[in-house]
Amino acid sequence: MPSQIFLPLLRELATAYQSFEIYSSAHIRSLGLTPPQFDIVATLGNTQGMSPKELGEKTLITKGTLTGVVDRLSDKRLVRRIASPSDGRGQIVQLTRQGEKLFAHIFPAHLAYMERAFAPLSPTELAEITDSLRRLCAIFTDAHNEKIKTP
Amino acid sequence: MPSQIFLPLLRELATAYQSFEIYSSAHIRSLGLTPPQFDIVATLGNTQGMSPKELGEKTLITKGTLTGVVDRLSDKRLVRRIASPSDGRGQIVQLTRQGEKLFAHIFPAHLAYMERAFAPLSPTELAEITDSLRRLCAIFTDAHNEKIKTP
DNA sequence: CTACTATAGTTCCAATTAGAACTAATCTGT
DNA sequence: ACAGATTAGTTCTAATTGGAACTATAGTAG
Repeated sequence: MPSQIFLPLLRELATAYQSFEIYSSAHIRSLGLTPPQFDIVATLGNTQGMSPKELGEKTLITKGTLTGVVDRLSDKRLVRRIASPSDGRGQIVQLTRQGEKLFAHIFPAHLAYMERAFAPLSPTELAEITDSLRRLCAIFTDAHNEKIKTP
Repeated sequence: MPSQIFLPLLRELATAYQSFEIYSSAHIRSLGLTPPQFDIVATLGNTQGMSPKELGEKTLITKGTLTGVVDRLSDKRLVRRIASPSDGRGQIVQLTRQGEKLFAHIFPAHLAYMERAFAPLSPTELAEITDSLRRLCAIFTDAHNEKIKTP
């Protein structure tokens, strides 16, 4: 394989991700949250709460970062930490009543905002793009796992 | 459009980008640089240097961040700032001899490392994925520009 | 020439980031 | 039961992030 033909793809990946971030976060910040804070509130909505570990897996936030994000949401009285009944090390993070009210307000609003961007895409295109992203993700995780097997 | 069908796409986008970051940055950090620092060195390689503004456009790093990244590369004697001959406000950032030496060593190494991940993709798949990313980027920038026209 | 506007970089701030070291609790094999 | 290995969260540090305010220089309209 000639060595440079994947560089345009990498640039497009970074650009696409950044365009999404710019578009999405402009709205989220106008709602008074940061993007990671919104992710947490959106993930906890309509649930009984979950452990920080599970929250981190769903939102792709690493645990060291998660502590700080939950701290700030807790300062805003949007989430609460309670001890896990089954595991002495664990916690459960859940929305407060105020957090639930915020979720009910901003989650549909943000979906509608995002939907405006996706309007030009046909269902077929949407499926094609999703599939492309899945294949892309796979090659990196595969390569990463190969590396671990034989370091 | 039903309101949720694009959520899987967004999740795949975040996952794909993150998988790339994890795979790529593991190698870059082992070479003694951070990902943004590598971007700057790679962009300056084989050039006469360029303004911070141009550097920021090519690497997608905003100007406030760029000052700090260039500062740290400058502390490491990999990069040098000189005054722009044509514009009293401007500068030119260029690699030092040591920076050029580092570039010659790590840039090909990193390309080869990345190439290993892309090996499973056929040229056709690569083109399809690149095209998908381009379309995705377009819908966000279009939506963003619409918003600016009629706020 | 002069006021107004725009641009290039820096500085500052609060938040996020990954990674590593650390504490406490759990699980495992014997 | 008990030593050793895992796991859950926190803490710490250096770096990055975007955004806003600020300085200095450049361009422009009258």
